[in-house]
Amino acid sequence: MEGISLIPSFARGLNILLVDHDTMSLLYLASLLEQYSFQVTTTEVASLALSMICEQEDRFKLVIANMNMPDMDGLSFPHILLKKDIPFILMSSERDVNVARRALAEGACYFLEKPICLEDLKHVWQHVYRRRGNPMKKSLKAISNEGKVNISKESQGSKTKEAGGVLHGIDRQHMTMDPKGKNKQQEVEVGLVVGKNHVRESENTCMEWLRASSESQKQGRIVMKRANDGGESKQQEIKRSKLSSERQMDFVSAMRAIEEERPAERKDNNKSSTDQKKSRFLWTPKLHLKFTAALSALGDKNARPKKILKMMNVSNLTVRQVASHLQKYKAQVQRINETVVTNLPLISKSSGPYGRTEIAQSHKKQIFLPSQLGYESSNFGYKSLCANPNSYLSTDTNGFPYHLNKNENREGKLALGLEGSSVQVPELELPNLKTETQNRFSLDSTGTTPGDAINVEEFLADFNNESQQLEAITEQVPPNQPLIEYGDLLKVLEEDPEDLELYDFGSDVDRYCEWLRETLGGNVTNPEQFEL
DNA sequence: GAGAAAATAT
DNA sequence: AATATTTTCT
Repeated sequence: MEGISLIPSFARGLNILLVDHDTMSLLYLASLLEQYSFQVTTTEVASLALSMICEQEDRFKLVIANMNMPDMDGLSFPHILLKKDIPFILMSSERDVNVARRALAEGACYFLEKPICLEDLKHVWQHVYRRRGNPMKKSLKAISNEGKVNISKESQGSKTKEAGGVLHGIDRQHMTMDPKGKNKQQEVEVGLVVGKNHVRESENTCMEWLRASSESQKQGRIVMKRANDGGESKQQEIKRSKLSSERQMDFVSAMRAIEEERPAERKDNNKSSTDQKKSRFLWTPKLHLKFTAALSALGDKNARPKKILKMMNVSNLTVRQVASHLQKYKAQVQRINETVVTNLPLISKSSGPYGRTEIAQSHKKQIFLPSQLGYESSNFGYKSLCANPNSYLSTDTNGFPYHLNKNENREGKLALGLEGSSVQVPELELPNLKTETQNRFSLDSTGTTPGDAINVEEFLADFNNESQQLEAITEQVPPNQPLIEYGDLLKVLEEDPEDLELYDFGSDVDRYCEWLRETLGGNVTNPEQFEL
């Protein structure tokens, strides 16, 4: 499993910004990406990620973020990335096709379903070179020629249930996270939907979602343009008014962004002030986010309960509670560390440019370096954290298996993250991760594996292709299949000169194409031989 | 005030 | 039974 060898030399060391409020997931994914030689910078706070992106214009070539970030406000995240023309991949642990659709609607170039494994990230680098020149651009062009249609007039049939049925969907059973089993099990469609109806449906879903988003987000206006009657050609255009003031986030605003809500003062629905023993305090994801944000802003040295408390500025929260949480947090981090040391697979036996040594060094996460933002640098225990092949156990929440308030219980959320259980550390090797994962969650092996990414390419193609030849032939991407069909890409490059200009490959395009051609022409399976 | 560890609550 | 949170003890 030579990760690096799978990456063409010119794509190595790519700067990727990883954003995920779930610490475990964050660290784990970072470690995976690093195995492919990428330079990974991580942060648990979406707003901070934006700051970094704004302050370091060209640093990040690709952003991979969790869709469910508590502090990811509406569309601003995608907005900025799209504006900066930085490709981004959204991931989520929600096993729902609609989630993937939403990700695409937001402008993501790809969608990854958690848990994610090494294999799933094998091709992410391609997005950097494979920019669709920003799907939006093309639409924009088209729009200027054909006028626009306000989205509000669209999607009436959005409610239409997926009439076409799922052709390639795979039904699986999953346990909801509700320990009480109130929500018992539910069937969830996984995989990609195929068929016209589906596409239409998804389009509407996107539109609907976009519209909803735009409404709640005054700063963005969404316009959808449909290529006339036949009604099948789709194009979508997202227009944005200047993102209100580039969003230079400082800690304060970041904190503010992290929604107010303080369960610290959870309503004691208990009528009288009788003998109700105060309910136990609950560290919600949002609170935890504040916590980690504060932790980051303060340096390691200053990360003391009292200061953290002050920084968090949450009323009714006590120092002891913070201290307790900190204690747990540290323990968690330490556990990860230990695990890593033990299980970190030997990256390589050889000692190439990215031999073991280098990898080891690159394992020092950069974590979001508040210093770059003017804050005091920190990181806490992360500094010494390395890969933890097993931290995938936690997926969506925040590293800790928090309980959810009844009303907060996310319906349909799948308990892939072992809610309510501890982080166990099975002795397994990375290569077996997927298998292990499947076993762990007793998923069948019907084609898709948990980390399988939905092939958004085709999906997107539908929005961008006037010619409907594709007529929605979406299908799942076999795990080992390249994200991009090289043949297809080449075809596009050769046959559609107009599209060509949309591929904003930048200076690397030549090398990329060259590599691509060689790969294709020489039926080469091993990119290794293209190393420089 | 902090951190460890024991005690409790869920 | 396993965790999360609260308390107690240094």
